[in-house]
Amino acid sequence: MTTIKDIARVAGVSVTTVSRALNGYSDVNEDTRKKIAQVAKELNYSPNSIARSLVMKKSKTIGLLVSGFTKESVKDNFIVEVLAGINDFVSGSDYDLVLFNTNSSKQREKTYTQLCRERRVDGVIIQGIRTDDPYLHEVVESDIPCVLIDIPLESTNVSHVTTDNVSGAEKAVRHLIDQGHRNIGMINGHEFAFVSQQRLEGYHAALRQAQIESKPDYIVNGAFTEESGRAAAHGLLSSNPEITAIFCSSDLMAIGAMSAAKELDIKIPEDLSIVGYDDILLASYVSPKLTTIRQNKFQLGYEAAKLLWDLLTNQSETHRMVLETKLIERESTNRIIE
Amino acid sequence: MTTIKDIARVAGVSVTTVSRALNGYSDVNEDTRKKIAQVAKELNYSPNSIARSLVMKKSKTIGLLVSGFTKESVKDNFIVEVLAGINDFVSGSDYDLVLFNTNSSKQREKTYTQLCRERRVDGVIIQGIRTDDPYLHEVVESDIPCVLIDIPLESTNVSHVTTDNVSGAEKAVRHLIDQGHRNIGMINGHEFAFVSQQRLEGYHAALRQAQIESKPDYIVNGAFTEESGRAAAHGLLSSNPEITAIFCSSDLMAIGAMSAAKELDIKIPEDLSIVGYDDILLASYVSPKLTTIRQNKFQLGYEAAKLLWDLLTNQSETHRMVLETKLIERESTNRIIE
DNA sequence: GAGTAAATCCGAAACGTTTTGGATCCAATG
DNA sequence: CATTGGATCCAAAACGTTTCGGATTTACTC
Repeated sequence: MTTIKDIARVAGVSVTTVSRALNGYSDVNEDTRKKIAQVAKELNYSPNSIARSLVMKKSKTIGLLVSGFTKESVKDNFIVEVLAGINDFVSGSDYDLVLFNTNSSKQREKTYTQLCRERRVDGVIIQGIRTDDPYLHEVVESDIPCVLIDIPLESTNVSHVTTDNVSGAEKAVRHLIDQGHRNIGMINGHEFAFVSQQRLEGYHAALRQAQIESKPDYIVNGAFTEESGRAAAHGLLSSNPEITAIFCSSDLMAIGAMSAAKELDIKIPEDLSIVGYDDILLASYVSPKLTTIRQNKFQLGYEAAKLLWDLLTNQSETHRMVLETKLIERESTNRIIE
Repeated sequence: MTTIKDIARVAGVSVTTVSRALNGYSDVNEDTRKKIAQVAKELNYSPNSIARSLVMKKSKTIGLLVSGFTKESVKDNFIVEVLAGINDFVSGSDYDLVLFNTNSSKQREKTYTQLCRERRVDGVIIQGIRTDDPYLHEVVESDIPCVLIDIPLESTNVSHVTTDNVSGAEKAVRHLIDQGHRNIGMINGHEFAFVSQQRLEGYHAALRQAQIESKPDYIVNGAFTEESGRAAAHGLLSSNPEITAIFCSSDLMAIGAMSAAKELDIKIPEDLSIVGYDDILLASYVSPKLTTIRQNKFQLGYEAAKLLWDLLTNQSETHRMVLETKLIERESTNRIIE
């Protein structure tokens, strides 16, 4: 591996000059610059970013803390789309991404902060972490610039990006109300997700606006998975047969609810309307096609990376980005049939 | 940020001793080791992996070169599953993953080799690269340990992992033959993928065994995408109405072919049987559910990481791993109706 | 008591960069 | 001629580790 020392020797100049020539400083003669560039090329030189990082105290890397990047979570292409968005922004910068292993039990010995500090990442993007994660606050309270996805915290070096979950849920439920539904159930995610709290709030708000009393029995918690949605819907529909519509906090749970309905011989959308949340790929392939609240997952990732970049370059006017949602009407909802 | 020097000063020993104590060398007294460990804890010390990398000439990182990690490629959760497999193995090691941006036009100024050499990755896993990629051979010929997914090259520091595409395609076509089909079309991927060549070979082999003559007209190339599959099927079915079955080189193309059939008012599986390849998530959600050749994408990634690890630790007895496929019968194929 | 071996420690060099703070030379200026 | 200022270059320190080669002390052997 050739170094700038080698170049200096061959070109007959000092390492300082080589460094400054290669980095485009102005105090080097154009002829020697050319000479140096040529020698560098001849010797097939690649700068050693590690050495550079050491002296500059900047690694030019961004850490990625995605929890649940496992075999099971593949169904839900949420993570991938977010990742694609992050990647898209980062490609345009001079940063690289490093993926941390958060799911392994072995790595759990180290906290996220330790992980980040050891690798000396310049900043970190955190996605899919539960609010009761013991290490979450440690990261936030550290001085590592950090962008959270779907967790609304901010400080001098913490930003976050999320979608407007309250209004999203409201849209979903209002859509059901507009179609004549009055007995509307909700299958929410687990309580350790901010989005769950917010979507529940939206659910209540929509009912309130329509002057429909909300019944605690109509609200069940799932775990964002297909199977948990199935189980929740099963319970909900069995004990409350008057329910004609369900709003689910994720498409995966909605799809689970659809199979529960099938098991109970309840027809969708004739007997039961279902609205999901996310608009994952499957939503438009499942049958009947799922009506849902679309969030732009790619943009979520893109904006997260952008916010981090702002943080890293001190261009952070703002520390928050809230994206809008959109109701996508498909086939799983119907005007109520009297 | 506290360094090993700080610890040395506080603990009243030399940096050498701190280093050796923290790294578990035997020539340090148990008492001083404890003292050092305690001081390190008090000072909230994190080792600087960059400094370590510099002197050890090992970055303990693995580069990931996945092409097409973009917005569009999300449908195809192939990449994610492979990534999950890689991640799964790597979590158990002391390596971290760094994602390279291969899709950006900006980064294209640098070759993969330059990318890898600058970041000083210890090894690299390459996925989804076309065989006509100008930079592929550069990497292979460099001295960077490297594992290729689905490209059968090997050398002292190049391994590869793939599935048995010939036998996979054979299984698919034989299944169709067993169901009485004789006029079997094939929609292949583009020619710059080794898997395409191999699957074509499998197609021919199956026909040969059944003593069916293969017609060049029956073979069309797509581009692995849904839309290209739709277009290819459209052409194939219009000009060869006698075709009763199609084998597609990817599920996405098979799904495209299904919509082409629908457009042409051809019923699946009554009038046309379709077999896909991959068994992506969508395959079992599309209607009718797609019969396909399953390849274990997670394992593909896992084994790739394992092979690279072998390469990096010089434990490489073998440089190749070929996984088996499995025919998954669903609803898109049917015994031919006379 | 001399010699030996084990246990424990340390100084200094090395890894490949960037950057600070000048040094040198030459032409122009007064 | 002395001075100035610009252009061009460089030596050395610094970044935070690891490791080589030895130094010192202690305990043991004969």
